[in-house]
Amino acid sequence: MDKIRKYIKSITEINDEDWSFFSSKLHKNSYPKKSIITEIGEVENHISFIEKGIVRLLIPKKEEADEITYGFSFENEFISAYSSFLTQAPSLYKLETLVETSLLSITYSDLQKVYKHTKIGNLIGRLVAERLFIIKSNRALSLLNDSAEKRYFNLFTERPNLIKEIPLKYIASYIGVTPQSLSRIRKKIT
Amino acid sequence: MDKIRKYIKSITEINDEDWSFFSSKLHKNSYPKKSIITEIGEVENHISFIEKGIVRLLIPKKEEADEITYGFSFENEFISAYSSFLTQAPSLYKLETLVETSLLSITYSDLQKVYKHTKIGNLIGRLVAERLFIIKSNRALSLLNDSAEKRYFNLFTERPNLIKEIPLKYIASYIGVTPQSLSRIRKKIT
DNA sequence: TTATCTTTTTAACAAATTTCGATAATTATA
DNA sequence: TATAATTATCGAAATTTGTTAAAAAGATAA
Repeated sequence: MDKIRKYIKSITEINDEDWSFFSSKLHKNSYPKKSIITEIGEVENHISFIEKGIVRLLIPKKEEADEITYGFSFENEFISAYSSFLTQAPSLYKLETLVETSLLSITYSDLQKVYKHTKIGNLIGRLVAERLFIIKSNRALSLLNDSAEKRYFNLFTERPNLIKEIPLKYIASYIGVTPQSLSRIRKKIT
Repeated sequence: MDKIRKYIKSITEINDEDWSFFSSKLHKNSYPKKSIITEIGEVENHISFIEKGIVRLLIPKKEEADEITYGFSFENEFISAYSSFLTQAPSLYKLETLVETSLLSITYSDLQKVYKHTKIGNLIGRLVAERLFIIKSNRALSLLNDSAEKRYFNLFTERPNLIKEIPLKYIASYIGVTPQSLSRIRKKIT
């Protein structure tokens, strides 16, 4: 509970009453690597805080090599099939752990209670939504504006640990190219 | 003022006190077509509701043909260099009207007052941020997942009026291809 | 350690996209 | 209306990227 409390305190002040209401709704879960957290077609019922681990968002194709990695999420971030969570429509993508991962999750209906019954709920909800917006916005911009080479280079500088921990084929599909193509890019850079 | 009131009422109930506080902060501006609303490098100071018109988000390059169209926004939507607005860092892109456009705008500091002094502020702020997230999220997904042809076809079905009103070259850069390439796609479809 | 499986790299070819040049069509303007 | 300016289309060459297949390198488990 420590990390999420820290995270929220870094966003805004929160009184003890609100905090205990919110934190009483959180439940902790641990997943081994390669576990599925949310399936395609399922309506997302949780938003979760990553205490430890890495989660991948993906859309599977016929072959594993054709999968599209929509995004990664790391320690101290909120993760969800968020579009599905917000609209309560079936999710278009899947959430899968890349390494052993532990999450603190709150259900949709419990979160609505937090929004309704705490002073701070909507403020935190707004700030979290705003942060998630910025992430997706930058991603869309990069997909339009940057070359695959640039995108790889940016990952390299922004998240040097990602390159080490995550198999190349997932990074390739995140960047939007085939593993072969990323292999060429790598060769070119070094 | 009518359209924005309707829009907000479609999101949530709002009492008269909150509404008059909020609406007193709005100022109306009209722009001829091809006007710049927000420049690159500028810190975005407004979020605006489009009463009428179309706004294009873009990143200019050396040649006009190389410009990248990051997005379009239409009547009854909120528009802003939102990442810049949220972070109060210089904007990476530019806002420009495509046709004659009228906006209802609120400044950053006035919006913070609304968040602070009204009951409903953070709720509306959250819901707007969530909606904008869904838009950007779908966009990133489409850029990774769909072919240029598919993206054009989706635009065609989702926003048939867009195809008519907006020059092909802007649509091409929105889709992520050259005008020539889009011209070929068009030919193929019809 | 060997044997097996997965991941990454490399190569040759095919397909898709961009670039460039030119022209046609449309729109704006004197 | 005539002229200029912008926008859209087309073909061919050049480039990039995907595809397929196979080899090399790394990881895992018996």
